[in-house]
Amino acid sequence: MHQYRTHTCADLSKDHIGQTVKLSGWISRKRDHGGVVFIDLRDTYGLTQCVVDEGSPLLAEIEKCRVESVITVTGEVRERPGETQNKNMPTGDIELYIAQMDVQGAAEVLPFQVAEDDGAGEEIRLKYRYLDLRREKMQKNIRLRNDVIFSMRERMHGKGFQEFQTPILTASSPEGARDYLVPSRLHPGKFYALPQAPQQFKQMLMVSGFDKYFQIAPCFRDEDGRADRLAEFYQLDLEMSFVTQEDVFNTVQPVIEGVFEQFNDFTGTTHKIEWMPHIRYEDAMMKYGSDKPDLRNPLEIVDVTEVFARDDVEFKAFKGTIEKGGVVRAIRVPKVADQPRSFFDKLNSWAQGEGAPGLGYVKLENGAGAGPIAKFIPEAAMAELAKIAGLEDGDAIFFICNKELPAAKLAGLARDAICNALPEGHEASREKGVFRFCWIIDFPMYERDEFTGEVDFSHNPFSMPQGGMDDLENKDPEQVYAWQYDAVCNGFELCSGAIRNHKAEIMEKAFSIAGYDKEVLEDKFGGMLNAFQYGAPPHGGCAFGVDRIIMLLANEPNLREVYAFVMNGQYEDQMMSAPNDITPEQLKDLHIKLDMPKAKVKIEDAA
RNA sequence: GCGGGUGUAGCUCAGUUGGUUAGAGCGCCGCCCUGUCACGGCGGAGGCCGCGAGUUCGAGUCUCGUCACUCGCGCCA
Repeated sequence: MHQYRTHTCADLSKDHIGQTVKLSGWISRKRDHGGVVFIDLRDTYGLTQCVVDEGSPLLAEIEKCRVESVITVTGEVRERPGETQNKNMPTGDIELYIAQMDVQGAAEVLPFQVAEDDGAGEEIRLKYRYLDLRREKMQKNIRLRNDVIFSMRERMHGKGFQEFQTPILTASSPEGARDYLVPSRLHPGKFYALPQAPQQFKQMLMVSGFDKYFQIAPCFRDEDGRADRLAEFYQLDLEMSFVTQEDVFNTVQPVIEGVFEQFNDFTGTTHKIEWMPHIRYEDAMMKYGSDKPDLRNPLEIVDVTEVFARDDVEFKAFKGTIEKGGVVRAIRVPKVADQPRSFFDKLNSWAQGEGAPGLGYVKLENGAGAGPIAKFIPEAAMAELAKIAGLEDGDAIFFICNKELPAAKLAGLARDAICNALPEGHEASREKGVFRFCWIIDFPMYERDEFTGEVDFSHNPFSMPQGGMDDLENKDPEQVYAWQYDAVCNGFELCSGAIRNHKAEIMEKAFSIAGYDKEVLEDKFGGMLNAFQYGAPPHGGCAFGVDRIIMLLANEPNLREVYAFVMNGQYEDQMMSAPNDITPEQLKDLHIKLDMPKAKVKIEDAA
């Protein structure tokens, strides 16, 4: 007989009755009846009830074992007596009668409960992550992560992509997020950077002729976290040669759809997978106020600046902003005129919390405008408003007035806030049970800083401008679009990608428009620029956020629930004590002296 | 860097207009219990009320500061 086990805790059934078997696992629960003790023995595969009966010399020993101790038990598999069979348990027909027991690893008193969700907070869960990971939900989530990544790999290999590894110690790049830096011992004063993405490497693999690259790639960005953003994360990174934007979509879309279809019911709820028609970036900002719209929300934004600019509309609060170049965006919400005043007041408070003066609205009741600001909108203007927004009797329309970009963004937030505020079952409620995808396309190549007036890349500087050199030379930079695209799902940006700029002379021009001269370009991107001078194929690709995909499939509120080991919101690992201090010797080796920020001096102390 | 929320027993939380000895559930310890599966019963231990000032006869409760965690803004091509 094997030293530790003949079966797992999920294996045993009526077929094994009468056999002597050995199991190893954790004591998940213990039910001590004095004369008889029941133990639920747990491993990653399942639970098996084990019994010690009165008269057994093991009774006293097993009563002393705390839950979460690791034990090995040997004994006969017996059918449970009639009424005590547990139909809720896969192994509930049988139990193991313990004849021999070895304690492999005794457990101290636990900081929180493992066998049940006792609501323990994130701080303590992360500190004792190895215990947290024993819990059923985390075992399932991590298993899902494994299955999703395996599925991605299979699908990518099936499409003829080669899997690569690219350097983790690489060079810092001048734009984008802050880099995590690693000092070089052999080159005092110089630093490696951890990759924000394997961007340049995958492009150079295209120059090398590998044609189809992919990698489950670790990426590092030293920027403040969010629920859906961590310092380190993984992307399904891919790149292809001789492709158009549509080729990239047609290649990767079935991979992602396939993964979502395969795991769509992980939470127990079946989800539809729907890929909506492409939306241009500018249209997304207009209709949804966001470049990552949640298309389960049916509400849409319209521009009604012309209504409030009319001479017969005397709403000064908006008129003043319009005269300074502002716009009025509006959201029509069907069948809410009968909502109590508190519905509208709460949304008004919400808008004030976002820094807006408020969230004005008009209701259309019995063919006439109603509500606090309806008196400023005469009948003819109200008719125009109704026409633009498609208002019907019983609807309400909310207004946001500001300069264009902030107005669009707030309208986008309001669109979701209003949808969330709608009562359960309302016709405009956020749709459930669906993963609704969409490609956002035609991103602008450049944007102009509102205050400095300087032009900078709005997204990826390696993207090909849609009109090539001709557009760069002859168009206003803000009118140049890039072959740059995102994939969004249910309000999350899941993917970003582009058809790359593979021509050195176009790249020089593109960077010069953004204010980077040739020297900077050669200094920072010399490797890739050189590569493009020895026969570079047209190429493009994208990268999907693996963790966000798992987060969506598992319906988890944040990324920390889908990683085995993860840092907290301040990017600290309380379990491993990272980051931590290093020895003076280590610093000396690296020729580094610390220049710590000065401690804050209180005024009364200084005086 | 900024704003919101939270901080009371090992864990999750309650704690009234400031007023005796700060409570509950789970966990832990002891005793009892032969069929449970969130076993049950009886008893017990366990508290820098995040920390520091202040107001007050009196602070878990009010004020200020500070720290930690969390959500968001900035930032993240």
